[in-house]
Formats: sequence, structure tokens, C-alpha cells
Amino acid sequence: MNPTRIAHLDMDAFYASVELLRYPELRGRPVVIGGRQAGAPLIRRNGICRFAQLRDYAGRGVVTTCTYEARALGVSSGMGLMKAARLAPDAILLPADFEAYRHYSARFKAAVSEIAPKIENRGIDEIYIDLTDVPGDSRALGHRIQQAVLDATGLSCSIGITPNKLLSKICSDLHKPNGLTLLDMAGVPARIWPLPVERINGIGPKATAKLAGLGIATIADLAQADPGMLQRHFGPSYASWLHRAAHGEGDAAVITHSEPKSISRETTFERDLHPRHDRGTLSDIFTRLCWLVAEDLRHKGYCARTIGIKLRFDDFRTVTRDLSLPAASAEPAVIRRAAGACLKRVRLDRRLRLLGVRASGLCAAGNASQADLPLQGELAIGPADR
DNA sequence: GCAAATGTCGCCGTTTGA
DNA sequence: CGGATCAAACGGCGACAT
Repeated sequence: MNPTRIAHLDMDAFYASVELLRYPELRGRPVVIGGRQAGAPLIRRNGICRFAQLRDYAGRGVVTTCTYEARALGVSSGMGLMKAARLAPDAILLPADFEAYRHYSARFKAAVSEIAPKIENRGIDEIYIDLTDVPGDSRALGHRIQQAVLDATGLSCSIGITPNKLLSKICSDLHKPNGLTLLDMAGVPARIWPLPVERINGIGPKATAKLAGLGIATIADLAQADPGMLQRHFGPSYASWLHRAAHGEGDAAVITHSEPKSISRETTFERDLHPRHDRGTLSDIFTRLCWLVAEDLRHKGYCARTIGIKLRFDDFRTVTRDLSLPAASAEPAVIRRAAGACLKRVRLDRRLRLLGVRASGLCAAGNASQADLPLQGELAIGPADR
């Protein structure tokens, strides 16, 4: 039996790199992807077309991703674009083009699957690959995969290869961009322990802050922490997971097939909207979100048994409400009615900044109830489209 | 004042049915 | 019959991820 070998492959600055394929003249410059879907990447001034710059931006969008040149100026994912504009006013701002990213995503995944077919999808730009039964030594295999991805897409990626997903995920990030990092359990103390705890997938800002309060900053600190103490602070389940993770133990199962659990749409308004004063606008947006969810459900062939809403108030407080239907449905009107019933259960005493609609409890659309009204659904969706 | 969009999972309290 | 109990579903919510 071969020893378990799991790779994690992460595309380098994926969205930004795809944009550089299209606009090679931007190579070497700080480029930021983000903001509203706002169509054209070019703006016109004095009859001359040029790329929009971060300094021209006004709004409440965030950085989705950016080139390494932009990162060097302090810009990072999730940062407000207004703040990014202060750090890098000259950076080019491009709108996200998900269709293009999905296209390149499919291409790189197809290229990898020619070499190793057991792949777990982790979003648009990452995968886990089970290399256990693929012949060849890990370093050669890693390089082969990187070359195949480059040939298929013109894009670089970074790869970690270790005995499990947890370590591979950490390692793929160690030598970005275009990195290849191999590690076995014996290498954990030297290569993993010096890293800060938040490099472990599953330890986010909250857990990091709580650990810091206990004097635990590095993975080494965590590995050596008293298990009893961890258990008191984090509960038996999470404490045990923390301990094992710090010692480099993680899951090695590469899940090749999975069904979606929920489908949702949400939107942040350009300005905060008042529940009464902007009632009409809110209602229109709400209805449109319901239609979009219905459209997504139909497109992907699902019905939902539970409909939920999500509100974010101007103070950033978020509330959700769910309602389960008597029978699964993908009808826009049914979703709209259920979502409306959810909304009635929320006290609307502040301005709103975000509205979302979610469908969960998904089941395959056995088109018994679907066959009735396909045309009507088509008509209902038309006007809401764009 | 400044913080997107989409999705997964786990935990907890409550309800419901047996 | 009353009460204890248990599992499953539901609903809310937070944490985390890309």
C-alpha cells in the first residue's frame, strides 16, 4: 500500500492573473479586482480611454483580490476599496468577470485531472488532489501538474504535497507564487510549528484572538499547550481538533462528489435604505433576489424545502430568519411569499445595508411540480434579468 | 466613519412525535 | 395517565472559508 499523498493546489492571485492574460500591458503594475459588477474596465476622459484607477473609486466595495505588486503596497483581500485607494491610488481597478474565471477554473481542473483524477473542489481557484495511487515521486509530480496547468491556462499555481489536507493547505501557501512545497510528518516541528496559529485552516479571527489571550500565538505554542486547559476554554470537540491540528494531523479524504446544501443571493445597497421611507425600493430588491434564487434553483435542477432571509443593518448587525415550506418548491412566487413571511418576523427599526434570500433543504427537482409552469417561470424571470 | 458575495458547518434551544 | 426521555427537525446564529 502506498503512503497517503495529498496535494493542495492554489492558483496564484487567480482573478488578477486571469485579467493579466487579457491585458498583458498591465503586467508589473498594481492591479486590484473588486467593486460593483460595474461593466467597463475602461473609462473615457478627454477623448482618451484608460483603465480606471483606484483613486477614482467611490463606493463601499471591497478588494476581491489583487496582484502581488498591489499587495506590496499593503492592499489585501477583503479590504475596503476606499482604504485601498489611500494605499495605492495609482493601482488599476478592474471589475470581476466571473464568467472568465469559471472558464479558466474549468480548464486548470481538467488539466490536473488528466494527471490525477481524484480531485476535491474547494471553490473556483483551489483543489485537493489525491496522489496516493499516482505513480512518480512527489516533486516530479508536482512540477508536472504545475506545467500542465501553465500549458492549459498560461497561469501559475502553488502546490503543497503532504500526508493530509491540513498540511497541504498550509504548504501550498508557503512559497507563493509558483511554489512547490513537500512535507512529511517529520518536518512538522521545523516547518509548521513556527507559523502563527491562524495559518491553520479552521482557526479564524475569533479563535486566534482567544488563543492570543491565552498566550498562544504560534502553532508550536498550541502543540505544547495543556490539553485540559484547551478543553476548558474551547470545549472537548474543538480542543481535540486544535491539538491534533497543531501536531499536523488532519483529514486525508478527498471528496470527489458533493451536492450543494444551499443557494443564495444577497446584495449590499449603494446607500443604507430606510424600511419605511425606501419601502418600495426594498420591496423591489427583495422580489428580484427571490427571482434570482428561483432562477438559480431551476438552472441547477433543485427544489428547496426551506427559504431564509438575511438582513444587515447600518450598524452591521446581521439577522437571519428561516421558514420551511409544506412542500419543496422552486417557484419564484412561493419563494417570495415565504421570504415575505420571514421578513415580517424581523423588527425593522434601523436602516438596512444588505438584503439576502437563501434556499436550503435542497432536493433534486423531480419536475412533477415544475412541468406545470415552465413558461410562466420564464416570463417571470425575464424582466428581473439585469 | 468602514467593512462583498456566496456557501458550509457546528452548536444550541425549542418543538414535535413517539 | 402522567411523567421521563429520546431523536429528529427546525430556526437562529456565529465562525470560517474563498
